[in-house]
Amino acid sequence: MDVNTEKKVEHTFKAPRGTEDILPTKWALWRNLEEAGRHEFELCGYYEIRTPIFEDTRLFIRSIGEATDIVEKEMYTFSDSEDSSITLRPENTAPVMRAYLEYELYKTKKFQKFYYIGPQFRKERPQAGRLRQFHQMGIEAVGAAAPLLDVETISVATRIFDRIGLKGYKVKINSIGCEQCRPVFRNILKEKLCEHEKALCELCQSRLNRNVFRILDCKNDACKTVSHHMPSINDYLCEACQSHAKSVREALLEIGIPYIADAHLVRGLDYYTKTVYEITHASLGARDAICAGGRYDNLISDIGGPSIGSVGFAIGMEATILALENVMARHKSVSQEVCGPSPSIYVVSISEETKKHGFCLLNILRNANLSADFDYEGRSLKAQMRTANKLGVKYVIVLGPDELARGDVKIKVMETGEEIVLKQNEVPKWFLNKNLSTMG
RNA sequence: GUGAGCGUAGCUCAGUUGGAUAGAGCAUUAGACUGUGGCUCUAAGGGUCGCGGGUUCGAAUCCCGUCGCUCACCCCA
Repeated sequence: MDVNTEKKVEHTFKAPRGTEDILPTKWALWRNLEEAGRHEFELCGYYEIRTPIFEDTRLFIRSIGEATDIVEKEMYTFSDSEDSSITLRPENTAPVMRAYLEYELYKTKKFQKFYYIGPQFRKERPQAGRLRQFHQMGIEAVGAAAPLLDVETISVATRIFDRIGLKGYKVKINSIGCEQCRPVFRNILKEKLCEHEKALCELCQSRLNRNVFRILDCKNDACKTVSHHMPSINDYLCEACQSHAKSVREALLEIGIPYIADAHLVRGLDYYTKTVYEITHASLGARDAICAGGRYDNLISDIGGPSIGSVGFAIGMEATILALENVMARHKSVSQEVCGPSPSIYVVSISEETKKHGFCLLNILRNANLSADFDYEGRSLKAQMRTANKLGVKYVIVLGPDELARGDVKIKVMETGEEIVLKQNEVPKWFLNKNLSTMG
């Protein structure tokens, strides 16, 4: 029983910085989210795809952009003893596209819808809901340019949040134009901002040359004042982008998804075009996004494929679960200890001799697809009853020397305290008539 | 990567201007007429006070370093 070892081990291990163990007490939340995701993805015609955890480093450099922070300092990159450099995937869009191209899926069917669920890696300073190994589930609708498809992806995300009962999320949407109109706007914006250069914070002054659009998103009050007087991207969208944006917004209203048009919403990655969106939850503080996505009409051609439009999103699972926990804590409706399903039956036996028979009975129950568990610690009857109670089982089977001698068992119905005596060979049948679910 | 705050039992936290065997609640385990759970009562186990160094007669408390966590920034698939 003594859990402590006599020998002190001088070094104990911890999960690496920025990683997290998901303990059994938390799994119900994760499973819930995953199942909600799968349900909605498949309901909407998306098919699961699993790509490798690591990829050729060049894939991410090409797709994400060489000059981005992600590529410059946040990737887990190493060489695998040959001349090749590999990288733990920092996102899942490029890998899905790579697979789409590698198997030339566009040749059999140009338009395809994929979903994925899995870990992603990014070496950065850990923060709440932001880890070095984190999990995303997302979709990629590849091969169509219709604005309605953008709307479908948004609706898939909100369906998932609705299904898990997450209240209070906000959909923010913007259009960042295409290769035609974005550069025009960028130049004008840059010109206008340069006029107010001295009013901007130090960081934004450097942004003038690196990433002008980010200035619109700066939290500094002075910068906010300046950007308030700046023109909006919406005034500079080309005709195609304008009508695309209009269609998206109309369709969102049509199907009843409220959104906030946020002209300051920008994207860090080069491959985004036209629609960008973000779903946020206010309970999360500064880093409040639980889902981010948009259209990327240039990505496939960027990585060597045909020119095919696509749209997709990724949901941050840690962030979503945090938001869900915050909401639950506020409503105090769910206990903090969230556990998975318990078995339905607990087999209690009293002596060494009856333990052997109890163990056989346990296996008979399991063979009949009844969920059941058993005491391996040799604890007292009372202790076993306590455990059964804590597990929340519906029934306890008591098999003591008396029962053994008579060839029967006692079944206790935990809810009522009622006890029933049965012949041992009648036990599985009795339970099967109870129509117990296989788990809990 | 930058800045700030925090680090005491499994968990949530007390710990007075540095002072004696470091506490509580919850959880765990065991008992309360010997084969029965929940409620109640009683008791027990569990901490080199994150780690290392320094100041001091004396450090959980002060100083330095280190690791980790948290929050914000950078950035964000």
